[in-house]
Amino acid sequence: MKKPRPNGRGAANGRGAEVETLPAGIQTPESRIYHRIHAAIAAHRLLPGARLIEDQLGEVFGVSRTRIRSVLHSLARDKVVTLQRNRGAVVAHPTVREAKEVFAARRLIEVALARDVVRAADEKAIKRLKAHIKKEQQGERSHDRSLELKASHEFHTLLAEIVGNRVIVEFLRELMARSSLITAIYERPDVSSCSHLAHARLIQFIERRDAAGLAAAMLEHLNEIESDLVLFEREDSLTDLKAVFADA
Amino acid sequence: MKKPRPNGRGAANGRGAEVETLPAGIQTPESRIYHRIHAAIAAHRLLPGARLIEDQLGEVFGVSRTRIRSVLHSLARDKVVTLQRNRGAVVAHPTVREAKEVFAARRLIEVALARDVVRAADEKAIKRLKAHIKKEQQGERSHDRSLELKASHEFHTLLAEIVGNRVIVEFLRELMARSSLITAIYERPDVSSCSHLAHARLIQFIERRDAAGLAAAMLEHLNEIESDLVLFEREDSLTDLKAVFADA
DNA sequence: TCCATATATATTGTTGACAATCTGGTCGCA
DNA sequence: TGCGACCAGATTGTCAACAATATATATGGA
Repeated sequence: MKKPRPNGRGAANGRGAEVETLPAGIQTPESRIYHRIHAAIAAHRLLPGARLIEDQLGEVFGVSRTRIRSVLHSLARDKVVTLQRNRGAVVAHPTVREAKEVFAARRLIEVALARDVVRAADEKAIKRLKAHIKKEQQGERSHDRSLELKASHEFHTLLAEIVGNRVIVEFLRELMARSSLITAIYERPDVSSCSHLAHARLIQFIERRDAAGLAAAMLEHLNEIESDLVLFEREDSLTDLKAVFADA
Repeated sequence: MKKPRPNGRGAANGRGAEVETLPAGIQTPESRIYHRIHAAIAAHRLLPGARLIEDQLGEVFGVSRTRIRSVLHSLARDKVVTLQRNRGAVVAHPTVREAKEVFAARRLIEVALARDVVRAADEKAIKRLKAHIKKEQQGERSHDRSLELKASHEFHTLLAEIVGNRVIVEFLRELMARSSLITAIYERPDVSSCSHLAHARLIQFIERRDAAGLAAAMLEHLNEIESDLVLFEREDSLTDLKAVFADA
């Protein structure tokens, strides 16, 4: 007998949380909170070292501590916050060494990925990439640095998506999240990087099926991004949670 | 009197859990439970699809469901178990596609890492590697397949440790954990791989400072491992939790 | 018999309360 | 004053009970 179980096909939710089956398009409160906090950190509205107090966050988002705890654990897993036993969670403060390691990892993976990108990119993929460039240009015009950064990072994960290896996509997503945090902390104030120009250049190599060229250009691009950072430690103060999340 | 607070400097615990500060050498109950379950899965004592019921596990390990939930979330994050909303956790059953993606990711990262390994490996590092080979030989003689596998996988993460990039080390650890699971499921029954031989060969390339040779040998090694798998889906039954953990 | 509906059981999701722990300030004593 | 012990408040850690949900079984009508 065919069981009457219109159980829906599981649609994995976007990011950071666990694998859950849900009706398409709906996300758990957890994942929304995850994104809110993550965005606040990436946008530099929550500075490294800021304490993330469960009760306060619970009040802000209208949920109980249990949910918040779960979200904080997810964020800790992604190295965006740091958990200290009996002392709670604080926004992570990646060290200079950690920042360098993240970029070294990106070079390792993204340069190696170049070869596969050239192999996997068809007409449709190139169209997607070009469409994304436009989004980046919009982001730049908005003069919202965090939006700009987000679009720029999406380009990099998009390359991994084209190859179609979901393991690598996840790794890259994680690296981009950490890069956001690192950039928020260490970016030079006078920087004026127009990464969509570099990205457009990468696309040219893909169109030419030039794997070696793409790899070289990617390496150069990543080095340039890293050179826009000031890799020295510096102290920061912390921030009022309620003020940061007053944008509801 | 100096405060009676031998609070110790934080020693990050091994794996899978959060960053926590603890007296050196002590780990949280969570991380012990994490390891127990993980080992049980890697050793094939818990088969893919087996349900991991919170109450039962809580009883087995003498803790309440809260702790178990936390551990299950950690395991889910590492793709070792799958969480389904309102339906609980089951041991993950990586698909054939996922298995291939994990190995593709390993090829991407480990081959690219070869170059850095040759650069970073000093006398001491090579000694560590050689010492590890001996451990692998012991593991093989024990005829405990899961022990053998564990030692073999440690060799691969050891290479990343030599390079010193902790981001890559973490990625590789995660890939090894997933490889354990994949091997447990898809390994050919007649396989007789002596990976320590392949590993000894890798060391020779390192000693000769032959980065290209190491990369090629690594690629070959990974392909060989993958070719020892039968990448077809198959059905499995599930397992009694209490029986599996009766080894306390 | 077959199918749909209703019921029961098992399991997870969530909450609130309490215990353990940490932080910071205050007090007493040399 | 300076130092350590003590105390109070804030915060996290843990638990056990209850609510919500899914699965399995039973029931009844065609």
